[in-house]
Amino acid sequence: MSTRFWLMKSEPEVFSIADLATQGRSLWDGVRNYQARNFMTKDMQVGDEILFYHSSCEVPGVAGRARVAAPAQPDPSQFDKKSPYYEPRATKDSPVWFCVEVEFVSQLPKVIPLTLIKETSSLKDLLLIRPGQRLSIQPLTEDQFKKILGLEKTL
DNA sequence: GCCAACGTTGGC
DNA sequence: GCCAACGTTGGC
Repeated sequence: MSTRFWLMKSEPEVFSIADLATQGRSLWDGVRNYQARNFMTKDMQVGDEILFYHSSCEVPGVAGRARVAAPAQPDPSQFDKKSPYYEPRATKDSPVWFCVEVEFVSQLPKVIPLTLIKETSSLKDLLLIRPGQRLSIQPLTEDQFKKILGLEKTL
């Protein structure tokens, strides 16, 4: 089975790589976009490599690494009426939203900033840096995954 | 806080 | 099924 590569965005004020380091594992709940959901339910496999991206913060960029720890399961937050992620259409028999579980791999000593990724010509095809690209889960090629992590030594 | 880009909703 | 209005994302 070939291991594959993803970039997953999170606002660090909501859930950061440090939070994942503390918890060890976490459900990647709250995804409410069909394309992102379909990546989790159809394409992700246990063991896939993840770049953990911090968005909407002082230094947006790749903050660490994680790995898919468990396949997609119904997102519990859709059943919680008090949650901002509550989904009235969802029932236990027919859930609408799903989430994989991820496990902590490492926290980078310094965030690899989006600005640096944008300056790297060999990464110009990266989905992340396409204007208006808001998808919170994006597939990466192995080459892109390695190139982004390789930027760490230039910081 | 602004705003462009994008996704979703809902009237028709 | 169209499309205008609205809400969200996320960099700056």
